[in-house]
Amino acid sequence: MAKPRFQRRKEDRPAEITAAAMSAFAEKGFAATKVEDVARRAGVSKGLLYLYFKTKEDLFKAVIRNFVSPKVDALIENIETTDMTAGEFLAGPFLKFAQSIPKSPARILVRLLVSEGPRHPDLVAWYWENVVSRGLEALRTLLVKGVRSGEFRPSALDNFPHLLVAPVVFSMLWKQLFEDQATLDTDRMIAQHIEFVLDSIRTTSS
Amino acid sequence: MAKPRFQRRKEDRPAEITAAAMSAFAEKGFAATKVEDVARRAGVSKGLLYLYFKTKEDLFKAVIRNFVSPKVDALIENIETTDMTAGEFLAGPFLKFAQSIPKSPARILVRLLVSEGPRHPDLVAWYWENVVSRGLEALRTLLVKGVRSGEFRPSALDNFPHLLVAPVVFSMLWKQLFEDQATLDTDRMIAQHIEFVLDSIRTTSS
Amino acid sequence: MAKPRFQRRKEDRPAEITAAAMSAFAEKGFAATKVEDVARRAGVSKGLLYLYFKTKEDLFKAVIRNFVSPKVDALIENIETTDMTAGEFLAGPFLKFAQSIPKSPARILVRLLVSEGPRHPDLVAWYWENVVSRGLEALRTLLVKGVRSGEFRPSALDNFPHLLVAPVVFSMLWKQLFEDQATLDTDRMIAQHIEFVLDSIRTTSS
Amino acid sequence: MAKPRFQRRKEDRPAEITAAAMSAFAEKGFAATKVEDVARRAGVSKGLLYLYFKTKEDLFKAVIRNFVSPKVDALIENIETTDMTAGEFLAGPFLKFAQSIPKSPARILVRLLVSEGPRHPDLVAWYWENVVSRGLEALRTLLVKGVRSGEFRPSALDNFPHLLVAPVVFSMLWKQLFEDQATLDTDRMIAQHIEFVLDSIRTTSS
DNA sequence: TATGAATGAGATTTCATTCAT
DNA sequence: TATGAATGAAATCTCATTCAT
Repeated sequence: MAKPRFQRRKEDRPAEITAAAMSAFAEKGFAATKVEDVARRAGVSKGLLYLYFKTKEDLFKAVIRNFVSPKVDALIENIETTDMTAGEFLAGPFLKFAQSIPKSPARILVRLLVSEGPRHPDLVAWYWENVVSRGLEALRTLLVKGVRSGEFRPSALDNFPHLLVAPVVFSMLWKQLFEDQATLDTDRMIAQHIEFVLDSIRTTSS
Repeated sequence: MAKPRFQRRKEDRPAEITAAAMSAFAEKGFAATKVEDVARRAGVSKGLLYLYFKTKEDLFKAVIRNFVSPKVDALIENIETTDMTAGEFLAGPFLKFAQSIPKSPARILVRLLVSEGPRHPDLVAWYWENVVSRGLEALRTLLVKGVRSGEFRPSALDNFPHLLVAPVVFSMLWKQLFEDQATLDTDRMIAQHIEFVLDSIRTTSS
Repeated sequence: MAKPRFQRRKEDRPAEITAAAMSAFAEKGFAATKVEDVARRAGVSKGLLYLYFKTKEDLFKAVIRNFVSPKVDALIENIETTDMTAGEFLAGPFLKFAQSIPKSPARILVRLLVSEGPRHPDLVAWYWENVVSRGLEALRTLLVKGVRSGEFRPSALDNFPHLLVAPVVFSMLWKQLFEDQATLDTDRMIAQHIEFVLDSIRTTSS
Repeated sequence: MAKPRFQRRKEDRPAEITAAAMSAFAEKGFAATKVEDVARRAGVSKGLLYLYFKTKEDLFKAVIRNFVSPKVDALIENIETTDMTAGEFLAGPFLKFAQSIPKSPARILVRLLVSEGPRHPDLVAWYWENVVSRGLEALRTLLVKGVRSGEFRPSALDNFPHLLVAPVVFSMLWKQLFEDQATLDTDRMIAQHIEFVLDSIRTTSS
């Protein structure tokens, strides 16, 4: 009945470990998280962890990769396959997506990236290539589509898809820092923001 | 009358040390900065540093306090004493202020706060009370003033002065993470954002 | 009739493993060699290796045993069965043997023995009994034979067969340490040495 | 009366630590010696040790340097300033020197060098330049002097000062490995060897 | 037999903090 | 005050060995 001391589960281990790491990093940040703690959370020995991840940094990178990529992939997929107009998409699926991020566990990753990024240039580079630039590119495509169809003015915004994202990032940080001091209705704030943007770039106010 | 070249007054020491710490934290982050390094940069011995700051955390808090407070104080002062209309102020002094932050050394402080905040609740609390809530309050006052005077609609924005700040925070982070990968004209982005906001809340479009 | 290409007979395994260990130890020394590395070189799993050798030390001892014994056995055999005079034997087969050792892979074993010996007294004891004392005894017999036949003076050397061996050991070490810095013609050095010795102990100089 | 927990003795520490390391390495070899053990023997904390020596390897190198250099220096000095003939010097001061080495603590260093050398090429290079090549050069000078004065034949030996040293090295190793199994009168062996050599290279037998 | 995933003790190294001087 | 040598408690990482499969 006692569970055996050894368990061979090569397949699942990496995922279990990154999950444990995710939660540990979330609580303490990268530097303050002890490898041993991650191992314990994963129900695994320190040694095993090092079998799958050569260094603590490696583990960190894997965490970022694992939890971020799927999100962006989904967004891009959506943008590419939608048959909505650009405006409808922004006010609909994109808004929903933007609102969900600050409340998902992934919100922690910004903090990790912000904290550790400057000391891990390759991670930042990877993140740039695989997440940021791809995401922005997809948004730009969306905006261009809106301009072409006459829905949006050919004005400033296409230069700044960043603006669409700024309040999302802001919300992610807020939730982690000041949630205790003052709740912020991030859903509403983000909705408000998108509304402002749409107001400003639409050719006709609906 | 001339003071001896090498005499430093006691009173300067803490400031010299926090300045050194600021630059060290900026480069490496909190955890990766060694107390010894800070002392060296300040041209002071480790022992002396500990005379002024009981722990490394203490030093950290002092850094945040020293570099942030003056900025907010100035902003608040401006808001309170200005005789501009709310719209003029936002498009003028506030915009200038918002644009300057991401390019000043102070931008580093967000990173520090984001990284270390969750492990230093008292610091976050202090920051909230002395910086965030005061800043937001001042902005809200400004907006209320605009509404009262009929310049702004009595609508959404007064609930979200946060929105005004989001792109500034976004810019601060961007500059630290992705500057190498892709420059972002933060001045323009921030200006654009304020314009959007004003467009949306003004009673008459100018 | 042809045996299947990939079938290895059990009996070969230990030999394959010690061979692999030999080469690994040669490159890195005992402490720095990982058991896993030995297993990989032998094309065998770690587990299997442990089936044949209870510990890493065990493996080490086996290596020494396997590679040294044959050499000494051959030398002794030669001494016992030769019909040369002692002088002829020393200047002939023994010289050849002595010259060959520092160039053979076996030279590595001195290094291993020197490095690890003091921590493995039983290994040293074994080595003493099976290699050193037997070798020295054989040499002494040879010298005694030379003295009896009147070829050698009944003088000092019979007390020091060690002297015959010293330059061989020296050469083995040199080749491992200073080969890169300066080549040494060990063949010539050893030949020279034997000549000196013979010059000194022969009753008549030829 | 209780000795203070802290003792400031910057000057003496390195020497104390290398001495402790010497004795620890002597007993266990490099790999098997724990830094903590060295610190304990030196009556010092692990941390302090790392203040003076950046890594365990560093410490090792310092040990070799400290204990070997003086010996060679002394020998060279002697050779250069002596007014003895080459033969007298070899049979006198050099013999004495050669006999003393295998009995001094320095004998351990050969073992260390042999064990670790192959993994520390820079150490070997240093050793070569500062010890081996200088020592051999000095001996060669001595032999040349003997040849010029007609004391020695212009024959082989000047190519092999190595031979003079071989039995010394052999003795150093023997003492460490087989002392327990069989004592060897290294003094006598070395004397014997020098005698053989002199016999062979002198123009006239005295 | 045979594998290699898993363990866990322990090694090196770092660094905030203390305190003799 | 002022110094920086000295401490010691961790933290990361390694690897011989075990054992479920």
